Amino acid sequence: MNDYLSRLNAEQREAVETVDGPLLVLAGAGTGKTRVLTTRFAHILLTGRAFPNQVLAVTFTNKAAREMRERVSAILGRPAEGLWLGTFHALCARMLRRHADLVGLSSSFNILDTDDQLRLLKQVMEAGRVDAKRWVPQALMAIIQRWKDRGLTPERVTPAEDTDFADGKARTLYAAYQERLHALNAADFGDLLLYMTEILRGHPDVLAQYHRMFPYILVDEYQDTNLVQYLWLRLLAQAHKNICCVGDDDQSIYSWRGAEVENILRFEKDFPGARIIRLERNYRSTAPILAAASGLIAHNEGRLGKTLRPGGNDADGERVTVVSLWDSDEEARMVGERIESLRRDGHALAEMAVLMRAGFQTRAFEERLITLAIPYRVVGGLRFYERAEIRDAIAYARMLHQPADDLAFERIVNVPRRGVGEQALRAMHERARERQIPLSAAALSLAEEGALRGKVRDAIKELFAGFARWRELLERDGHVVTLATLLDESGYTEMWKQDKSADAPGRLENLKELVRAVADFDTLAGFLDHVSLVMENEESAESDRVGLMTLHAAKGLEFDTVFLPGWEEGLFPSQRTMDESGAKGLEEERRLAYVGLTRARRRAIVSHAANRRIYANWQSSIPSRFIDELPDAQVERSGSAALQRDRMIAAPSFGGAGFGGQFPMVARRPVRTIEAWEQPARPARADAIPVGARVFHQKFGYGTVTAAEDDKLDIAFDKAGAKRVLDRFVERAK
DNA sequence: TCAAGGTCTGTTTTT
DNA sequence: CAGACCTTGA
Repeated sequence: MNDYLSRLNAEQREAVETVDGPLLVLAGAGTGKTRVLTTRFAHILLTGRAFPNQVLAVTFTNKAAREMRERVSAILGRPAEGLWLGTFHALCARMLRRHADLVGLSSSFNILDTDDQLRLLKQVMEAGRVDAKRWVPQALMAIIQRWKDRGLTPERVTPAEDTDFADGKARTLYAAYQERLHALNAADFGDLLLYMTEILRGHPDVLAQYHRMFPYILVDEYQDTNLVQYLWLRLLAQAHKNICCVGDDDQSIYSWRGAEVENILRFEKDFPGARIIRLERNYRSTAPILAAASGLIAHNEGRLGKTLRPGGNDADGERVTVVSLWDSDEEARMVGERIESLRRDGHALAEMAVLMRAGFQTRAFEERLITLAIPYRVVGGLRFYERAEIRDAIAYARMLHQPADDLAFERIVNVPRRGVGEQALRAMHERARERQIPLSAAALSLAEEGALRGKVRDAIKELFAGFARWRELLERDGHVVTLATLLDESGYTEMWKQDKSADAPGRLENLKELVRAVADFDTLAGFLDHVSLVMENEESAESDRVGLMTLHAAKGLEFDTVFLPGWEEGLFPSQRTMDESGAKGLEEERRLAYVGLTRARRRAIVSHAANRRIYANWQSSIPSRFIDELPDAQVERSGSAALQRDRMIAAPSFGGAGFGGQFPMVARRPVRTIEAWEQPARPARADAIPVGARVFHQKFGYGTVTAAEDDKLDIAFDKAGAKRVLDRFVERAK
């Protein structure tokens, strides 16, 4: 019966069973953090301490929330329903809908995403006569976000806080922005937390209500919380103090996004008598990998102190490999070859990943893997609801739901093209301001008065006739049918059908997927909430593919084999981070390296290249200091770094704007290695592909060759449209 | 209004 | 180099 407890080690069990009172669990990488959290959740329920809806469980990502829900259900042996389990934002949105009036919103408020925010800010800046060329709106957005991260409403921002943006106008602009949001009955992501915290601070009755509702609180990834999130949690936990936070200060890699590791240190102060339990037994990685990671992170100061120890399996395992290479091409080749050889030995591709510092680095590996015909998946990138077509479709849906949604109206009024340009839009804005009416109403009145010219007027009238029809349809046939009809009748689907670009078919697919997804919701409103807070990219089929992703995206994942390329000064640690955040920045970079290494179960291959192509030209770089910080005993170095160093010294060097101009630039074009000379750059192919041939490309699919020049082929792809690609990236189709 | 050409600028990302 | 963004000209 206590079966679920028997699967835990002593510390884990303690963390699960210490149910009452504040508890901080410092869980090192791979020490069973999620297991503790989910088991604890289930334990609280199974011991009858609380009903499922009395535990507030908070995560950062939807993925983590989903996972937790599944695992709790698994322990309970039945689907866990009625839980308050979700991201900070989703939970706050849910709460805020009940108290929206307390902050001057109606409960049907819209949640704006980054795109809407930015457009709104631009308008606010324009109205405030701030030159958008001198001061980029993005910078203001970042400032406002940081303020919100710290729980600062415009009134709480002191003049001293007001940075030098637009000569100290940021605070005023922030206030104006909030006013606009109110006028639109909208909140941005930051507002969800900011408002809820304000409400809990200012309304003891509401606070007391939540204290009764949630006798238990669980928090995942605590090291990533920012100040408002912390304040929100503290308010909610204040009465009963049954709060359990799980985190790892060594894996704090989001300070640039407002996260404050200090929240971990503060925990004991705010909750006197808090228990602290350390989970240090790692069940994921081999001893050498753990030792290497520990040795590296030991270079950081101000840690809470944790040492990962091998959990079960004995101390064997391959040492961490450090490979020195001449240039980035060689690095990509090395990684490709090793993946191939592991694959030959029967290792699954899905158990391998290439983790890098920045997104642009994926490209080199993508190209290499395409030539080797190794399937891969790029993790990250655009999320589903960030795609233009999805955002457009959602804007249409929002107009249906709330005709006064100015931002949605502005987005779709000329998509597809209706001839509504800058001028017409300006007239609408003017009218809307004059009469204090929504933009759409202004547009309609202008059209009816004939203030808009023929074509534009007809188009606007037709659009409104459409919306009238679709709203009727919504009443009668429900939201699924309506959305599909709307997309067709508005000409939106047609627009993409006419579009000849390569991604148009994919976009149409996405739109279909969207309509399918709407069917999962009872109401349009429910769907709209989901879409702005939760909707993610459905990962295509669980097929066997190598993962390519940033180190940030890799957090929380694990693989048998992990490749860590690009460990060079300037790139990793990133020069920019060090310039901006100094010693603190460097420590965060080191934690990122630690996160990377601890993703590996059995093998970690670190590499660096002496020369790398950045933008147009070649630059040389020296190995990352993190490589030197790996304990020698755990590391096997290969690729004759010494030789590389000699060459770098021998090469003519000149200063220049490199990575911050710090590093000696060596050869503009690297001297090729002997190995590279032996391999002709372009292997002459006897089987040159003739014009008219049917070919297959890993990324673009099937197509027909329309022209050939040297090794470049012009191909009309069936799905992806016309492209020019190198012949070695395609194979002839049978 | 819109397509074509020119300039600029290059982290990390969730909600 | 390559994508994003903006200005320009029709």
